[in-house]
Amino acid sequence: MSATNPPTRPALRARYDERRQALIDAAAKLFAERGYEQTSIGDLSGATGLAAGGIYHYTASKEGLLIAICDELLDPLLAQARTIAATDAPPDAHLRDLLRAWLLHIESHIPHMLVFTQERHTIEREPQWRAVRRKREDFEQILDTVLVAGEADGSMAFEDRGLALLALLGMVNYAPQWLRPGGRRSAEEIADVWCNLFIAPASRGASPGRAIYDRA
Amino acid sequence: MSATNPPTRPALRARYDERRQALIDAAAKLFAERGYEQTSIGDLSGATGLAAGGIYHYTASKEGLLIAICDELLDPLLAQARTIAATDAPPDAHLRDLLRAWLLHIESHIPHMLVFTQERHTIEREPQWRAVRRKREDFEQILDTVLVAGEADGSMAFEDRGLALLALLGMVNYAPQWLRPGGRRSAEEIADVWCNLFIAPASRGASPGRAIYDRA
Amino acid sequence: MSATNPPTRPALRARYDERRQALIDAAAKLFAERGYEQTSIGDLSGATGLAAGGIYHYTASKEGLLIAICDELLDPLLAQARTIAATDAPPDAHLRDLLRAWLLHIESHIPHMLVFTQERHTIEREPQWRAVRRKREDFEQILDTVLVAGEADGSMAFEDRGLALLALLGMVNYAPQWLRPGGRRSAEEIADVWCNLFIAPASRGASPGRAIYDRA
Amino acid sequence: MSATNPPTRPALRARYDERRQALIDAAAKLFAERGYEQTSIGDLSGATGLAAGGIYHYTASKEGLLIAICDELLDPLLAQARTIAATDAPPDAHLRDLLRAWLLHIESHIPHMLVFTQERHTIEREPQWRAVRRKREDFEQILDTVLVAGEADGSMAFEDRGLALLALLGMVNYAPQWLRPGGRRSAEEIADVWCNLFIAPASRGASPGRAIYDRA
DNA sequence: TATGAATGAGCCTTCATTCAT
DNA sequence: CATGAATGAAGGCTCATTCAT
Repeated sequence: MSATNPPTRPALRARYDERRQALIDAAAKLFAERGYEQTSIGDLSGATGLAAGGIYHYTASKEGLLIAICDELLDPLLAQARTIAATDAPPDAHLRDLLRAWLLHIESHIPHMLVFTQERHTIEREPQWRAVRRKREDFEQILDTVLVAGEADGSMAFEDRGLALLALLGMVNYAPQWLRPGGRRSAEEIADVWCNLFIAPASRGASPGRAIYDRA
Repeated sequence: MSATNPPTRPALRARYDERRQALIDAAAKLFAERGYEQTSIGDLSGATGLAAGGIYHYTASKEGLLIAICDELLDPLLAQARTIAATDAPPDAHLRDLLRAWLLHIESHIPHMLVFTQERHTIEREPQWRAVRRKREDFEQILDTVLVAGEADGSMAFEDRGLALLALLGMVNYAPQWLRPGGRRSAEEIADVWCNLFIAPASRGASPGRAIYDRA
Repeated sequence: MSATNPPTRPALRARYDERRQALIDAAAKLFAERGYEQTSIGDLSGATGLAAGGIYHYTASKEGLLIAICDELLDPLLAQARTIAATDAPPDAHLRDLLRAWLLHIESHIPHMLVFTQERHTIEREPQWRAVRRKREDFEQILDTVLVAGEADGSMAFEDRGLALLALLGMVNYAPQWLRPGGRRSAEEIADVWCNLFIAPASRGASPGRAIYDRA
Repeated sequence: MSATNPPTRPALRARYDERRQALIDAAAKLFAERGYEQTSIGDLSGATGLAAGGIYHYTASKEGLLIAICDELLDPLLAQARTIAATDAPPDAHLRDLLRAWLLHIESHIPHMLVFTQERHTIEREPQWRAVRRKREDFEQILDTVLVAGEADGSMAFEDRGLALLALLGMVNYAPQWLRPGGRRSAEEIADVWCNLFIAPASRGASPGRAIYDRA
């Protein structure tokens, strides 16, 4: 009966939210491991302890879980990106901070990110996914704007800025395939190394991030 | 009664191979557009003009098509990579040639590549995909070897060679999402631009590839 | 999401068992009439009132029904046979009681028995049928042991004991083709008549069974 | 185009008949091993060396093979039975000779017999099988007539003649499950042992068959 | 004759979703 | 809230049969 109608009394609401979160997390994990289509409601039932029917108290549909996963991935990321870009730091600091936040977020949302990547055909094709697509585009737009600014003030050097953006998107989107928390390099270190690929030699090593990294 | 047994008479064999190829290509396209699971045999039937049952003359199963797509993608790529790496050119030339061949191959196999990417969970999980996994690993191994050599002879400069390899894999694997034949940049130009991200300043512009690019 | 997992709450469990039983009985009847392969899940759906999908709440597969039919046939029969053979009655009484129990069981499981007979090629060939095969062999073993004992104490007379056992198996296994409850002869009468084919003349008419039959 | 139109020129006709025979034999064997429905035209293709389409030169349909198998089983048996019953030998000799011929025929047609048995549901249900059913009934009629005569002249002794006939049918129909050429007992010996179950003590050992058996 | 391609109906099974309890 | 029963639509695949060559 609910799914769209979560309880309003605060005590119940808290429990509801908690369980919904657990469901989404379980879904992200299973979808990432087996694929969205290859994961059945029965699998989710097994992973959550909820019976098949019970799942529908927390989501209107299986696709709703997929949307929730994407939202959980994109909403905080976009919010952070906007905050960072609104700062009056120079463009190279923006880039560095963006990359760091981005990789940190991915590191804590690896299954979400894997799902987001492998369901591209769904997200890009279906009309009901417009909102999600828009968020992804907004994030890329912020990134591009930073690169433009960096090129303008000479703190970044590109042979071809468009290709640089695409390279950046590629390397970061690929990270969930290998990045693991507690790995040899922290997400922030990786961000700094990659950032340097585009920072003009003169500006390198100047930022706080860089300093920290050098000490490590 | 065949599916796994193509005809032996040469005339028929040619016809068979041709139609099988058409089937695989259609499958690659549809799988890329809608996803493997969301594409039904009926969809393939519609796309090829073959009745549903007739498809099974050319493949033993739907999964067989997926494997064929990956093989068509990886086999020639691996062969080219091996040829290039066997050359006695310097490491930076190897890298440039590898990247060019790689991006050219992707450009002519975009649907294959999209399918390969989004079916990662299948390829990485199931035992019958071992051979495919192995090919991917072999290719990455070749690439890594070239980077090691480039670092050794000073023609390449990495802050962290491991991260450089992962960055490279990421940017190229992401290319099928936006690369289109006849686009603003040729595959070879893109290869050269990206290659330069890792070439030591002193070596840049020295290679034949670079020269050509500069003239363009 | 069950099929193999019947509900645990007692009230539901009773309902579940009852419906599963109805399904198995319907399957036995249809399989006997048309053959296992020629009976579709749709036929079972029609016979049970359950939609096609609903059948899979009560069995994991069509083959599971076949196994259940064989188990329902063999398990109680084997149990009875063991009980009878454990008695300290003389061998000829054992034989008579075994035959009576056997034919009574067949009379109340005619479809099961027909199915068991006509699916011999499946039961004998496939590895997953080992348990069923074993039960059949155990029953025959019990029978043989009784014949050995009867031959030893002179209460039975065989030209060739092996052929006597095979004759017995043959005539009883053939019974479901013509035996009908309420027919001219009761299952017990038939058992007694056939039993006498192997009882030494001196012992005939001595057993309780025989006495009852004479009166009839 | 043929199947129903075998060639008329004698030379071709011989080859045609030979191949058709090979096909029927292969079918009998496979049907007996796996069941009629579980045997595909592809299986027959593999067993005969004929391509799938080629099989239809020798039979109009898969069911035609099943009918041919039954005919090959029943026609010669019925012919022999009629010949034996037409003799003016005494009933007990008739029975003995019938049983011998019957078991010998089964011994050389084991797969046919297994198929005939396990396809009972088809043979007994479908209208197009009337002719086959009729042959089976005719054979049983001949047998019953002999028992009647044996009971009348006192050479046979039955507690219940109907049950004796059914016992006989059962034991012989079950024989293909275990009878093998070259086994411990010849088909004729088996026939004699089983025959004696129904021969009145006074008549036993008198017949030629019995004499031969005693010497062995 | 014989082949292999092709068909199209049918089959078992899975699964997201609904609903009475 | 939660459950388990039930549905009905698909989906992948098999297969007897036909037919052009």
